[in-house]
Amino acid sequence: MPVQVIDGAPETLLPSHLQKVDLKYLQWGCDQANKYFQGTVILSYPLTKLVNGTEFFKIVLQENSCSKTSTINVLFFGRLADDCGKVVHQGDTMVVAGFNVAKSPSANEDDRHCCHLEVSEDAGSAVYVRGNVFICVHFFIVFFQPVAPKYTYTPLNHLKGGTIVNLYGAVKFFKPPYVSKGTDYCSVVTIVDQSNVKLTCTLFNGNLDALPKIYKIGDIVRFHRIKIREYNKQMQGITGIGFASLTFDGTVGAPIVPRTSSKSYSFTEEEQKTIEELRTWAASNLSVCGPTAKLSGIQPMLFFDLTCQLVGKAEVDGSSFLLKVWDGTKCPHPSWKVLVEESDLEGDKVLIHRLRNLIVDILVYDNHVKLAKSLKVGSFLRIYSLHTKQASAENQPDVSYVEFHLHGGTCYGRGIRVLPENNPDVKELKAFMDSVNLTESQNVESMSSMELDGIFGNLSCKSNWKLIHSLLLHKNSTGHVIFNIALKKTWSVFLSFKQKVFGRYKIHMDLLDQKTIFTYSSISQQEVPDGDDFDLILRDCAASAPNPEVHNSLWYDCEVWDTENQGQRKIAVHFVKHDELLQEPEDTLIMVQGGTLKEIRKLSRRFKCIIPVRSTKEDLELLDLSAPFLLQGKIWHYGCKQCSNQKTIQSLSSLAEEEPSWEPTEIARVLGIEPLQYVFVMKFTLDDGTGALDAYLFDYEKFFQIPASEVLTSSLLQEKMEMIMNILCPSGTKLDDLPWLECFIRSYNVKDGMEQQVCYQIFDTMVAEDVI
DNA sequence: GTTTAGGATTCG
Repeated sequence: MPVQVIDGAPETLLPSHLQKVDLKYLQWGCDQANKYFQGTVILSYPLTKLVNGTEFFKIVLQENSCSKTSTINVLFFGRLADDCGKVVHQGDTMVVAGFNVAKSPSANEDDRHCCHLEVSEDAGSAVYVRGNVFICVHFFIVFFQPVAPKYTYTPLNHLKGGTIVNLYGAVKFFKPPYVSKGTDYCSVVTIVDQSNVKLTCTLFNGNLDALPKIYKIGDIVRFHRIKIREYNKQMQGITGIGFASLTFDGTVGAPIVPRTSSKSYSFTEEEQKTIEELRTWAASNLSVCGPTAKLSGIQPMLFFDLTCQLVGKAEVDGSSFLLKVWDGTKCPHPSWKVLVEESDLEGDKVLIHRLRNLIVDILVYDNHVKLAKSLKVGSFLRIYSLHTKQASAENQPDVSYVEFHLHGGTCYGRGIRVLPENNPDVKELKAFMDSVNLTESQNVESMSSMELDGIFGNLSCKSNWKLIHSLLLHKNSTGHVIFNIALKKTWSVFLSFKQKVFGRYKIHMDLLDQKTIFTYSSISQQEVPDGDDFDLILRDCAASAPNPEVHNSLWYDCEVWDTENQGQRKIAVHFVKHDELLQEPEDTLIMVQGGTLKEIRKLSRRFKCIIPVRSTKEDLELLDLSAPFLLQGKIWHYGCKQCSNQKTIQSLSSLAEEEPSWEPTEIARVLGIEPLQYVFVMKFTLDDGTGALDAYLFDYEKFFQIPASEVLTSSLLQEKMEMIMNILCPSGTKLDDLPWLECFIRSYNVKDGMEQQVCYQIFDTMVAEDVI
């Protein structure tokens, strides 16, 4: 860089052939090769770009004389403009050599010299370095700082309104910079000094870096040019023009290194002493131990500051944002997992998976969302006044887990601050994270196995997970364990809980930690009932006649049909209205009583939703949950008998009032039904030539584009399923002729009575369809 | 050249 900031007098550093030029002798057209001009920077304009893209920087230099023409414009172009623009300050002394003199187009307006100086780094000019000074064959420029002005600092008990002062103080309270409702970042800082007087300062700046870099209560700050005024009968500090700050670690004995964004600042030995004195004073007069905690030490229902690393982030909705963080320690309580779309999650998926047992999910709200969005994954954060909240699952009040919230607002300094990598706390954290043995925490893994828990519920208890592939990785660098498929198929379809209920997996973790054995009750899994079962239930209902009392209501109309040659059987169809009007059939939900399976199937082709019902003396009611509570085309929705807390059919009217979209989850919710989800469960025997292994595959929703929810009611899909299974597992073939499958496998322990058994699961595996 | 906020937890 051809620009150098120096300490000494510039004259002593200049080559002897250069002669100083006075402005009155400066003329256009004269050779200036051996001349230099010295002046004080009285004005500098913002660094800008010319139309052609060249960097451009303009300053005004004043000669140290009093004549009227003592100022001159100096124009910098190209790299020099860029370099100078970053370091030149008003008040600097500057020496310019190697300049061109040109006529100043603005001389008439600005009353400055009729010429201006043009300075640029010519292409090809060689730069020689001699000692501290850069000398360029065509020009060189040096600056030196004016003598540091002597600052005086006002003790906090001597403040007067309407003054601008310089202050020192220990931070008693602070709000990390947050996005204000105006144009700037805001940070509120309360400082105190040996006079024991407090001053709360409200600091604004559009540039986050320009606000004091306070990380902890007890940090020491130095404020220059802060405005003092009275507010609510108290003194208040506020940013004004020229405000600048330095921040120091408040720890007694720690190195005195100022944190500042300013490139030039004065700092004397005397000031160093001031900081040491303030540190010592604060150590005994200020309670500096903030409510910090490690994840391993958190208590529910508390506010605390967390120092952590960001590993993932995702937008949840407009007013909340998810941060996935870890601090190397393990939260002792089961903690929540916030569900987001995989595609919405930013961060290294592999790392997130590896750290899954140490990561906690934090939801930040409202004003913190904007800042949270801007955070870079991988950065180190301190989250202030984070709230842990104990919550329990809706249907199991005795089962609790911890939620992490950063509520909206900035009370108690609530907010987020990025810590630099060189921060001592970050260094310590990093060292600790490096020492964490991930395999240890993975051995008691349960997080990602939550779904499996649901499936295997009644047959198993899981005590110890091991990732086989991670053990074999040392031998196989592809990260895949290769097995050959060699067994005849066995596939069936199960129903299991929806993900919401799976969220309870956290309990298992806790129980595992206590080395107790947890066994699911049989409720967590049930085989999909046969269509014939449903038909029987329907026939049973049809035996009793519909109750005419409940035929019409404000929110549905009823039609009753007689049947031919079927005795007394009547079919009652209740059409749910919206806004007191019937909707188009394809948008309509109907409640059917007395229909057979065949009739209901027929109706489900025409109407959007069907709820099979029966009538009591007072009202309609849902059938037993052995039957589907809702039919949508070919999809039959079932509810869990044990977990559902059924509400009256009247609850549906609330949905009918709004513009009803008849979402199954919404219908289930208002009816108090815990919906069940269709899952494929398949068992494969894999053989890699060295041995055979049985492994289970669980697939929600879709297996090769075949939805689990539809396969039982579609013969077409069943045929497709057969075909795929025949390709994957052709029967009666020799091992060598069987297809290869690359997949991830992991083991888990299953306890059946007293017997313990190791089982295997295929997971995270994708088989490309064109292979099939 | 103005505004923001002006310390004082918990809805999600």
